[in-house]
Amino acid sequence: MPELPEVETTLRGIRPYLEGRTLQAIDVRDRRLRWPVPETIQQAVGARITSLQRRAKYMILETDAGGDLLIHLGMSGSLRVITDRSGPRKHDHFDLVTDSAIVRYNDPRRFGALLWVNPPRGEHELLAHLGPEPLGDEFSGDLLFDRSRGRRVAVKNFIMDGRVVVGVGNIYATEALFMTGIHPNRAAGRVSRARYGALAEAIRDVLARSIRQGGTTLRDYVNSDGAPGYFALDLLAYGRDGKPCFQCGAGMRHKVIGQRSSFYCPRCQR
DNA sequence: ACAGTAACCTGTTTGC
DNA sequence: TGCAAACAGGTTACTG
Repeated sequence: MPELPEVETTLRGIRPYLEGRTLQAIDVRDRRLRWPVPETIQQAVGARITSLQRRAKYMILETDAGGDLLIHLGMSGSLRVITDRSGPRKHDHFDLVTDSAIVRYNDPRRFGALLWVNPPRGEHELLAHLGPEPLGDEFSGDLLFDRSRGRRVAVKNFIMDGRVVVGVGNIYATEALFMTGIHPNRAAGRVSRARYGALAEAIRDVLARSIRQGGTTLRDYVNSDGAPGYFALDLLAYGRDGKPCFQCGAGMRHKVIGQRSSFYCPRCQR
């Protein structure tokens, strides 16, 4: 479900309720997530959460207890701030409890994660091999160009590879390729430097705009207030199979590339 | 190193 | 209407 804008929106929503606060409890109702939730997370209880960060689609809750909590939302995870003492519902797998609120994790498909990470964080196996942040300074069209030489993988899969650049999921990869007129199935090594420059800009642009709209809700994504994101209204390509291209009017196509649904204009995207 | 595929899981939508 | 298949925003692990 959540790509970078949805994770960022969630992080911003929970930050006021967690940053600077002491964790009173972590109540785990079901440890069967992507990896079993380890007992070591209890080291965070009684600790102060000093700051909340995001790396790729991981949320990092830094504590003063010599480690950090790592949360990933997987495909169907969401975090909501509970202030009214309402009881847990189906798929509410764990709560982070402070004196002011409960941050409650819901995840029907259980592809998400809650882990305890000891510093140095950069050496943790999950974070060690991640590419640059798309909204950061290291990311550029030149980087994409350089890393793609000789690669035959579809350019869409290439930009979704977290070792190349993080945070670009199926929706935003689809959108950025449409925005730049690049066919999603084109070999990554056969895209010019100039077009990678435009693609990098499109990736930044679409992610930044989506964050401003609170992310994209296709079916069940909600932010920490339980509200949907509104970027779905701005989608130019994703889910528009058979509908006219906004650019040229031709019928948009659907094709599965690398096991993921892709949408593109057969005339505009080459 | 690279490319392609299967797997993890549940809920909803689609097609016969 | 009912039932089974297909599909869904992510990531890792395995194969050749």
